[in-house]
Amino acid sequence: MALDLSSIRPPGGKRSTKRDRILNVFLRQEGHVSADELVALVHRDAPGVGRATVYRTLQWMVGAGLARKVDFGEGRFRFEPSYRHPRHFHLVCNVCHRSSEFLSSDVESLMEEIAAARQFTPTQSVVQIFGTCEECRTGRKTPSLDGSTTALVFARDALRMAIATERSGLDFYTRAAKLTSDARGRAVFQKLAAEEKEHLSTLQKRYTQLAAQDPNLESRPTFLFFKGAASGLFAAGAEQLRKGVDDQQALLIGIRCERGSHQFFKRYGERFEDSEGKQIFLEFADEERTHLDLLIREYRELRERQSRGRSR
Amino acid sequence: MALDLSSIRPPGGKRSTKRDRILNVFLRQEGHVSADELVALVHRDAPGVGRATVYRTLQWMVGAGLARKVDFGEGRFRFEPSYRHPRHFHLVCNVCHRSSEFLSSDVESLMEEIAAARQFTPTQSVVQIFGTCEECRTGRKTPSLDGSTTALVFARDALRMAIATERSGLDFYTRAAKLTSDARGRAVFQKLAAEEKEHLSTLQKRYTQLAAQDPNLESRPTFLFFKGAASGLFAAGAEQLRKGVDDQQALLIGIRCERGSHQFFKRYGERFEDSEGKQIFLEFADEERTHLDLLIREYRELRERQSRGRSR
DNA sequence: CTAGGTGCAAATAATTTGCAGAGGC
DNA sequence: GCCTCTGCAAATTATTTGCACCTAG
Repeated sequence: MALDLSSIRPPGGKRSTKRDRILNVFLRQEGHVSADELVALVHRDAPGVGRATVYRTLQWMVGAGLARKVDFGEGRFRFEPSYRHPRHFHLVCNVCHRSSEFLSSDVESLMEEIAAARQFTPTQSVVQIFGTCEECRTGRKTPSLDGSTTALVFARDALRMAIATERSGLDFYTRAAKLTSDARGRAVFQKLAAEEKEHLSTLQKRYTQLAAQDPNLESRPTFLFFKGAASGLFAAGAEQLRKGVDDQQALLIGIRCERGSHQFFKRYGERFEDSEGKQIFLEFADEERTHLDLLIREYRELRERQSRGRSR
Repeated sequence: MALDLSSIRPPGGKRSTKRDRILNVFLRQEGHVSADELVALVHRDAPGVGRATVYRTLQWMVGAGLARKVDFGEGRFRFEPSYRHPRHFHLVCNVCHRSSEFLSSDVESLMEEIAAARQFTPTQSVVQIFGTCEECRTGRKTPSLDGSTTALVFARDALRMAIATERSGLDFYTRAAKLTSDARGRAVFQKLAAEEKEHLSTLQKRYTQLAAQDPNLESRPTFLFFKGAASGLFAAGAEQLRKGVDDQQALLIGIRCERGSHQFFKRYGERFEDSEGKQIFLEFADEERTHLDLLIREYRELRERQSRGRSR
């Protein structure tokens, strides 16, 4: 809960005391605050702070990348801390003016590519989909996704994807072990299959723990969108195995998948807020990295043996 | 150039005369107009129009989906007609406050998927990447992309992708014809290869025509991003052929690619502004559809023959 | 001591609203 | 004739600025 301000303070940041006060109040905030709301909040702590200072600080925070300025069509801007999810996106309802958030790894990477193609140096991205939310359309209440639950739902989605990934990995390695003619290669695949199984059970245990924290967790809307991982990173690879490949190709496919998997765990591990989930993810990222090295070594070895065999 | 207002008038639109005048002026505008700029523009034509009416009309236009409200961080909103490109996105420079636009089919479809997953009915999407543009970063002037050139650059990019698609298609079908053992299937692939070649030359001719219209056309930044088509929709299929497949698989791959290709031509044909390019695209969309049917028929035929052969 | 941050109140700027009258159907 | 649109000016609202004062380094 305690925020480490000094680590957050951005480069080029100017010194101040009031500023820190305002920043502090702002960062404690979960949702989207308007300038005036922030003034009121700050006044509760320290009544002597002028509105102008809050505005000025807000400007500075946006410039420094600490805050994001968003428009929900209400005629005034709202601000949100940007340290948690450096980029996240909004579905904004035109009727009730509420917004619900989501994260999309795919959109993020597309935007990075596009900016790079235009030699543009991006600092912040705003993605807003305006329209009508289900509640305003149907009148029925739907499980919401407010500030207090996003961390939980993020963890849920990341775990779901991780489970799908490990499950597909288990499938892939089991299948690969069966297919591989070479004894050494088979052993490697069997070892990896065993580890993925281990990972899988750790993740599932963690998932049940999470589910216990919020009875509605299962039914809350998806927060994290990532096409590659949603159905398991190894799924496509397992599919290829089914079509028949040789030992070498199987290793190559494994390498490609394992690389994706390492990146997946690293990328999302860093964004976890609950330290336990974060630790699992970062640990797995390391292990997947080890798997990757193992596969690469095995691949080199195999190629060498083959070329020796051929030249003989 | 002439705008058909009646077709643009959205459902639920209320009647008016001044409104039409304002709408007219607004739609003639190329770039992003602020409310006050629009007031001034309207006053040139019809001095008796009140500022409030312009504001009210603008609100109505946004609600009706005729206009998009965008914030470039200047402290006031700008509006742009949305009939040309129902969804398009901005790179906004924090320094010069100018914006450059882009289109991304991939981002669009991701956003549609996400909205659907959340049971959200989208009306408008705003994607803004804030940062520093190359010109402000390096001081050098770069070929720009303003209102007058977007139509041209859109056509250029669509043509480039179409050319890549047809080229990869030609490659695919030529290769497939060589590989296919069955005489009938071979004939089909040869026919399709010939047609793709034909398409290719039409597209290339059109491309040179375009290039003649703007000497800097080649060097202008990319406007249209579409990962699938950028390197040719058939490229992955051709790759698979190289790895070796049977007749039936080749047909299936062709079907998948041709389906994508049909959708590509249809999707972008509709967005063309120059009627010649539009016509080419829509015509090709039809022909690709015919190809698709041909391939599907051939595939059914082949399966039938095979199952008959097996049962005998 | 000096550059910059700060509070207060006044200024600015964009957008909205009240109300009497005009216009379409 | 009724309902909605429209013009004008006044009102409202968010945000910025001027200026005298304070504070950190």
